[in-house]
Amino acid sequence: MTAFPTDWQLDLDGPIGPRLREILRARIVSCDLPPGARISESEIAAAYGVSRQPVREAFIKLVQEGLLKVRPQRGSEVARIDLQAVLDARFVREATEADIVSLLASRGDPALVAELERQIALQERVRKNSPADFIDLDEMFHRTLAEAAGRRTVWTLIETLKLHFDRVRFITSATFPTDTLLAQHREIAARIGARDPAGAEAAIRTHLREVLSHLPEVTLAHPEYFEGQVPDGLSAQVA
Amino acid sequence: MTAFPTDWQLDLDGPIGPRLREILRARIVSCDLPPGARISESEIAAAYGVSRQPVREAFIKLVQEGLLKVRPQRGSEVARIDLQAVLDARFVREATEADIVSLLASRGDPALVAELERQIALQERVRKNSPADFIDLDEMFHRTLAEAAGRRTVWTLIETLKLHFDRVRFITSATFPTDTLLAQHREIAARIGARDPAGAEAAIRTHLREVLSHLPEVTLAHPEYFEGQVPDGLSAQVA
DNA sequence: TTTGCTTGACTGGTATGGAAGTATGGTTTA
DNA sequence: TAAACCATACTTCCATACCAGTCAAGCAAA
Repeated sequence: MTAFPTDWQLDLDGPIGPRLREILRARIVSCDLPPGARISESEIAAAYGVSRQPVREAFIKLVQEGLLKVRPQRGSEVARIDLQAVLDARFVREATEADIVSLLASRGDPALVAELERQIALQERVRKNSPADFIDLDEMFHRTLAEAAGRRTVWTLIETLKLHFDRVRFITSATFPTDTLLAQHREIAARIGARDPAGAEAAIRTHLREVLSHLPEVTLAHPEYFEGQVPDGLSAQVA
Repeated sequence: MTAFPTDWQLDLDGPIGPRLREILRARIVSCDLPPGARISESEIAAAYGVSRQPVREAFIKLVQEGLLKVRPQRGSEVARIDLQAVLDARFVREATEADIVSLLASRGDPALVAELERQIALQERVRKNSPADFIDLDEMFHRTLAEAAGRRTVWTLIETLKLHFDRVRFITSATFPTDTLLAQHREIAARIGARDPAGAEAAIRTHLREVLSHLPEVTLAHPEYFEGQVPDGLSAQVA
């Protein structure tokens, strides 16, 4: 159920390069390796008891995902959060999912709506107790929408986008407005069931903007986590 | 101006891993390394006179871009074109650029419209003689739209999506309907200038569907280039 | 005290060797 | 003839060694 491995131990059976990549990615996204932290290939290699080569392999992938910055002969560090990249990733995700739910609403498949409501009931149940599980359920909700639209591979694309503002989300997880998000899920499912494309589209746009609603506070609380200067009109851009 | 290196010689100054990656990517996209072609690390290493390590590095990146398939201890081959991935990539791009031009049209910046018309005039000039240059200009046109919307990093995201249907586009470049595309560019610029968001959005959606208009023919001409079975209702999905 | 240079301990990039696994083609056996 | 077997030549993956560039501390000279 969990999206990331919870323990950061490396199992040496099978290919360790990809495995190491997932571990490091989880550590970065969860801010166990905070933005700006300096790490080296040999350091990680020694820590996990492997050679530098698989570490290097993992580093290359993390660089391509924008989670790591490597400067030859100088050193590597966990990429600071690029606000522009975060906002742009949300822009792409919003546009994509808006088209998805619009398409779904024009169909109004009752089976899909039933499945969504089943998931919403689950979300309701775990809401109070375990916010981490709620995040997993939220992810499943959106993946279900994408796959219902016949866009099998779209979700994998969105997943790489999600990485960037998942880092933000992890910092704000304490103040995560699960009640608001849950209500928005209900609205989305309702608009799809009512065959109201415009309404469904509007609902999910509102929903996806909610995710970054606490971004301005985070930039103030942890300015050292962010790339460059935090612009003044941030609140306006988020909303 | 050209999006890819035209000659496939490897300059040994500076890091050769990233360089090699671009070269191989260009060769794959242009079908010089056709889908399904089997290649190995050592083979490429010998061909370019480098060791296997930077080749491996390039391979990892290509795998992550979905252009290469590597099966451990078996061999690597150029990934066949995944129709679902192509159509989904177009879906994401269409949704994203639709929101972009909608935003731009709500502003109606005259300076932007002037720039677009300047580019269109250029496109008109090179249209007949060099279709390759037209492709480059088309790319610049769309990048201009993204950057004008203040979405600096969105275009880099779209570029990775573009890779997949650029492979299709390269095969059909002979029958590329430059006149139609040019007219659609004019329509997009006009709707932005007229401050008509809905019209601009509709125009660019039509435009982006045109790019894959020849996809069904290609799947029939080269079925060995594609992953799995080509579905019957393809034409409907494209349109 | 300040400036400039040297030196050495890092960094990531590359080359090479060996280990584990897979496909292939020829050989042997029923 | 046909099926089972084995040697061999691949493949990718990991470990190790070496290379070149970077940076900072410390010493020497002004």
